[in-house]
Amino acid sequence: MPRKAQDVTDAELAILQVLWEKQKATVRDLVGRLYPAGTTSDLATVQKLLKRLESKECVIRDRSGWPHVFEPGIERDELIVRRLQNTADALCGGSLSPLLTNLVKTGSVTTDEVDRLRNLLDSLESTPESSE
Amino acid sequence: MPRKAQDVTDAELAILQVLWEKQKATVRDLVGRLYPAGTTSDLATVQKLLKRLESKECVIRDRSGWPHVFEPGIERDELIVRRLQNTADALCGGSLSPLLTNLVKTGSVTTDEVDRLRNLLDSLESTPESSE
DNA sequence: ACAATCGTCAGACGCTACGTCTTTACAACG
DNA sequence: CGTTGTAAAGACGTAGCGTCTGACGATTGT
Repeated sequence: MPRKAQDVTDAELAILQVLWEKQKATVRDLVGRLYPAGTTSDLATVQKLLKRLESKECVIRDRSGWPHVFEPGIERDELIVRRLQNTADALCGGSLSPLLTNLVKTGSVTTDEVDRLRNLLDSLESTPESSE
Repeated sequence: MPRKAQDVTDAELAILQVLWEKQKATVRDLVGRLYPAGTTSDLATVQKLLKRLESKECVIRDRSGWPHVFEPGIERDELIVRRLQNTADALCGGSLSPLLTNLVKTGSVTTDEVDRLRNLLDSLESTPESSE
């Protein structure tokens, strides 16, 4: 069994982080931000990463203008949830709640956050969500 | 920047799953469970995976007897937390609470679990955990 | 219109991870 | 002893990932 590709790699993620921040960017913007040297090959690297992200539907490429303009095709929250689901699938038989329990048990949640969480739980109860 | 190795790979995880279930196992046990064919090379594959897991301190190898006996060197919960921390580092600047919020927001938590969570939160507040 | 510049695109390269397989040495038991 | 099962070290093939090269097309300035 060959190793499975991870959804978004580190270098790709760096691109996404910038896109999430600026919403729209050209290749030039991205290179300037991520590869200050800005050599020719850096340009190509970013292009390649963008291409891969596009095929993963993680960026949207506007080809109407020139140069092309890129924006995120996935929100940070979406990616978070996707990764959580991955670890849940691998370690909890797909169920997410063990993650929750472990998160809280780590104790790395401030009392402030505990309060906010409690509110979240309350609102969850009052508005009966359709599952999924 | 070369890609970073993931902590525990899929094949390694399969080994760990068995160890978590049985607590102790020999190579023979593991092969019988994971590679029903049980060829010579399957044996070696498991040995290799165990070796890598050992160097990652994810299994403990008892060399005193013969054959060697293996047990998990990490608990499932530990691995869960480690992975959560990884995604938090990658996507939330290391803070875990955004994960929590997103988990709850997915709505994939039953009201039953919401209750249990609430209890967990309560006990957290009453017994001020020393962080760690 | 032409040259120079910059973005686009396709492909190749090098390195590493990972799962597998081969081989050799060694312990246990008859 | 010889046989059987394990230990240990190493080689191999595939694939992912980040990078780089080179050709082509669009754009701008003069």
